[in-house]
Amino acid sequence: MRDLFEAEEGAQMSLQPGAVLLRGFATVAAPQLLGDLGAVLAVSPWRHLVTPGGFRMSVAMTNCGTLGWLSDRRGYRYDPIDPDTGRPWPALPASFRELAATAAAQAGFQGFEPDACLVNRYDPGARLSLHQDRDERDFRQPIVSVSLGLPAVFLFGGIERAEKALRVPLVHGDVVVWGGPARLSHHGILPLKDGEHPLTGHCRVNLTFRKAG
DNA sequence: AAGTGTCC
DNA sequence: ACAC
Repeated sequence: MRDLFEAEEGAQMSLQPGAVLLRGFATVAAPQLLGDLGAVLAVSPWRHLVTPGGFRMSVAMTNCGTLGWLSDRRGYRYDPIDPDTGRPWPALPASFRELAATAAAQAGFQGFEPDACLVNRYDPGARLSLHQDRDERDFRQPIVSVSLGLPAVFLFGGIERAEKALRVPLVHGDVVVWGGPARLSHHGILPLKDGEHPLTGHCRVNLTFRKAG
């Protein structure tokens, strides 16, 4: 298997059955995606959510689409209303929808029409511990994850949390798609190393597309 | 429990 | 790495 550190832009690599890394798939679209993200943030700004255990998440989040992912003391859920504004989440920008659908199709998942995009901002030191995306209604639909800005180490494990996770270096423009047998795989991000990226500055932005409803 | 603390 |  080709070493993930040396994968060429445009390469498509299997991480496990049902999970694929599309190296650099979003590089050309990145400036458009980040510009459209600015309009999303003008409506629903970054915020740090709290876990059911009462801990503040190190990753700053917002959402766009008809449903947004939330965490608070009551648990995890999707909600059509941004609790910080009392208004619906901003619509999915066309650039977001198109990128998600084409990446999913490239990975073998035709007809992906996401209704939710969770947007994560990782500042230096921010991380996301190993977890499953299991708050969606239909696990037949894949997850599409777009990396922008600073590089990060993506952890990709198995259905069972105890399985050893693969460490996948992700750079600006990379897209990871997982579904089918990998849909409930555990995944996470190691603490972000500081650096500077011409398009995002000292942070990494991740767009995670789901069909939640 | 999408985090934190502790131990090797 | 693992317990909580």
